[in-house]
Parts: sequence; C-alpha cells; structure tokens
Amino acid sequence: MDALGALGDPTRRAIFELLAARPRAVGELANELPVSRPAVSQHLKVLKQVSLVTDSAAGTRRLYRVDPRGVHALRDYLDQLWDNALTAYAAAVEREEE
Amino acid sequence: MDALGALGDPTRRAIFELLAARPRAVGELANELPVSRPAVSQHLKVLKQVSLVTDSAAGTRRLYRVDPRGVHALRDYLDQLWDNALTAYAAAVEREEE
DNA sequence: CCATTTGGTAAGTCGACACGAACGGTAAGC
DNA sequence: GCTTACCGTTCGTGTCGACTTACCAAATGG
Repeated sequence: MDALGALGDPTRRAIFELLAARPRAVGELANELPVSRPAVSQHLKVLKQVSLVTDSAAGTRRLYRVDPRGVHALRDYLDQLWDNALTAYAAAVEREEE
Repeated sequence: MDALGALGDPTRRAIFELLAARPRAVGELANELPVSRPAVSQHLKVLKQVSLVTDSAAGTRRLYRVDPRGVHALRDYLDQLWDNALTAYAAAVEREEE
C-alpha cells in the first residue's frame, strides 16, 4: 500500500484530515468518527507505514501528528502528475485546432 | 467513489498516468497493462464518473483523455490539505520549543 | 451486405480489507 | 501493589470491488 492508496480509503482520509487540523490521541479520533478505536488504530498503522503520520508517547496516551516527509513526497509526485496531465490536455487542444 | 478514492487503485492510477502522457484508445491502454480490456473499460467508467477523464468517439475506437475540470478540483482540494497539514505541523513544533 | 475491428455490459468468482470483539500490556493515581 | 485509563494486536467475519469470461452493439471497409 502506498501513500495515495492509503488516502483512498474514506476513513483514513478523515483521520488524516483531523490530524491535519491538529495532533490528537487515538481515543479522540475514535470519538469523532463512526468506527471503533481498534479500527482507528489499524488505520493509523497504515498511515504510519506510508510515512503520512508519526506517533509519540505521552503518558498512557499516544499522540499522532502529520509527518511532513510523506506529505512533501506525495505532494511533489502529484504536482508532477497534474503538470503532465494539464500539459497533455493543452497539447491535445492545440492539435485539435489545426 | 470520489476522485481520490479512484486514484487510490493502482491500476486506475496507471491508466490515468498513461492518459496524462497522451490521449489513448481503450485497446492501447489494455496492451500496456497486465489486465484485460474489459477491466480497463470498467476503470475508465469510474474515472469518468469522478470527472478525471473524458471520452470521444473516433471511428470504431474511443479516445480517452484527461479531464482538466476534475484535475483542477482535486489539485485545489489537495493543496488545501497539504497546507493545513504542514501548518499544523509547524504549529506543533512551535509549541514543542516552548 | 458481410466480415472485422473496437468497446461497453452482464454474470460470476475470488481475494483483499475494513470492522468489531476479546485479550494483553503499559503508564498514571491513590 | 491495585485499580483505572488508554492503547496495540490478534482473530474471525462479512462485504466490497477488481478481475475474467462470454456476449452484444456500433462503426469501418471490402
């Protein structure tokens, strides 16, 4: 599973968006989502594998936050993809007008 | 299924990347991928639903190309998400240093 | 017209994965 | 040390969707 595939799941995307607002613990995330805490834990595990989030112990709780490394990598890849896509479209329009 | 969910699938992403290089017909796409032609057709149907590609008849063939509308929408959404994520991370670091 | 090429669709199978229940493990508070 | 709170993991289950096979429709060219 890569980063884009991870964000493809609606629940994981919701978790990531919550963490994009501010760091939270697992229980807090589960409270704001219609899934159980273990489910949140599993999604966090996946997001961690693809370097989109990091965790740190804080007493009995565990704080999860966005990982800028994965964010930058994914953003760079997508920027390239958007550029290719729009360039190809412009080129196709150009051909059409001949 | 939304746009991000659509690109979450590896095969669909491969199809989109091929179309991001240049417009192609269904058969051409299937030839360059390890899946059958009907599978490609089904993926194109999904990509079309989320406004990531458009199609146009060309004789007996059908040309698929990137749809700039969906690309712009998805890019804008993600840019916002990246901005939130990195801003929240910077704010967390700021707090940490106090 | 008829054969060929190209695609979309329907039906069915199979694997992946999202989820909850149950259990164990670790840190704080009295 | 015992309880409580919070979290990760494992297991089993159910469901969704990606894929192939087979069939059908439309456009081209002889």
